[in-house]
Amino acid sequence: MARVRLGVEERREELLRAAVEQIELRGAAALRISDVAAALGVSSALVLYHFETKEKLVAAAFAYAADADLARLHKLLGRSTSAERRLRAAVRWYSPTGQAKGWRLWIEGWAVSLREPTLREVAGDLDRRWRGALVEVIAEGVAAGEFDCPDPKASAERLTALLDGLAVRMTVHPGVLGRRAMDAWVDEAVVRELGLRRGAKQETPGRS
Amino acid sequence: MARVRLGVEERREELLRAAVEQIELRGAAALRISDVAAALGVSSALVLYHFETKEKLVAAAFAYAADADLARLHKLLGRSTSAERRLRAAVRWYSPTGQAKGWRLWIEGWAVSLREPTLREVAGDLDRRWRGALVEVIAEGVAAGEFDCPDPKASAERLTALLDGLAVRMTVHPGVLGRRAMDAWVDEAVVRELGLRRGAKQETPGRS
DNA sequence: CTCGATACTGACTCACGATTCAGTTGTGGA
DNA sequence: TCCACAACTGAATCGTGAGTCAGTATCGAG
Repeated sequence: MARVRLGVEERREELLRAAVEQIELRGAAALRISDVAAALGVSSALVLYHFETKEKLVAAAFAYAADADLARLHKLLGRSTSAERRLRAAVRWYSPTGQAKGWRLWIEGWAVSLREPTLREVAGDLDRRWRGALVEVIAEGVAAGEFDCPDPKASAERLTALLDGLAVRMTVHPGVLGRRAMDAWVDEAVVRELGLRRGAKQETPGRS
Repeated sequence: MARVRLGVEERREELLRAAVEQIELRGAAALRISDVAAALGVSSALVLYHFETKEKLVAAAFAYAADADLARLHKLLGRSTSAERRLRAAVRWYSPTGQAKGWRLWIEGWAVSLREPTLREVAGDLDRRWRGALVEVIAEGVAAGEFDCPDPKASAERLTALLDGLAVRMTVHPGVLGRRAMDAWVDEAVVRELGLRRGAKQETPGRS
């Protein structure tokens, strides 16, 4: 097997990617070291060579995924356009209708966080940073006169909660909610929270 | 052990209750038959005598919990008061600030549902019935002229999503969100979705 | 070229936890 | 009172998968 010898970093990343994939597929508890190894055509022992323990592997995998998500987010928020455009891009990505393949992983992550403090830390951090970034764009939008939002922190919180809730439903029970409706609702919430005037592209039910 | 011989139903219920407890404690994957048995002071073999398989036990446990939740809900909604009062009681109970000890279980349940069709069925059913019941009260309220809500189904959907999202945060990262704020937000959403006039008890930020 | 560090492997060990089974005992009906 | 059955147990079995270990092969530095 494994004709190629890799540097520690490369191998670790490969392994983490494979681990994330397996966790999405089978769940963190049912993760088998041998599956991760097999996915890359290497020996199980190699996995343990890089991560001493299955637990450590899982923790590292979640942390890796969190970092990736955060990086992606900052890329979206870093562009130089209006705060609204950036905010919407971020929301669209976070939305379960956007190709956020990550949702399975984070639902799994929540469950694990319920009893593994390490993971709770990771998940909490991701959460915190996410919301922090949101708050920041909103604040920028307010400063630029784009938004009318008295409490960016609260708005971010409510928006995130709504998105999380919808995402769970979309992910766990796919096909029950139409993307059409979902997108409209999210848009509606964004408009409401940011005090935007313009109606959505979709025919948003005209609640004041 | 087990001085007492019980009828099938009694024993099954005891076992299911214990199983639910263990799942909340350790998670569905880490559930050990022997723990469930030990919790009741009976032999592991007995557990398998009533539920042939660990999987079946877990499935039954979730179904049992779902039934209990539904029963509770119907009790709340069955009272004879205004639709608003009943609706609020239900929401208060479902809210993570209410003593919904069940949230850990259902977060776990979502994760398991990601790959066990049986459980997805159970969870989906609970979800469906929950929302159905909500829609019903809302419709009643509309009929009685209490609410102004053009689309009860959509309102129920949005409300549930918000509650789910908040609940996850409260449950996974306890102490991050103040109940005070949470309750205010939920109230705000209820008022908005149902077209109620009266402001919340809390000082709801005055978005129109 | 060659040596030491480092990536990597195959073949264990080992514990654990689900499931099985051959009984044992309590119970309700005749 | 006795029996048949249902509830229940203790002691196996048995598969599985994490973690260990004694190497092997490759690479870069000198």
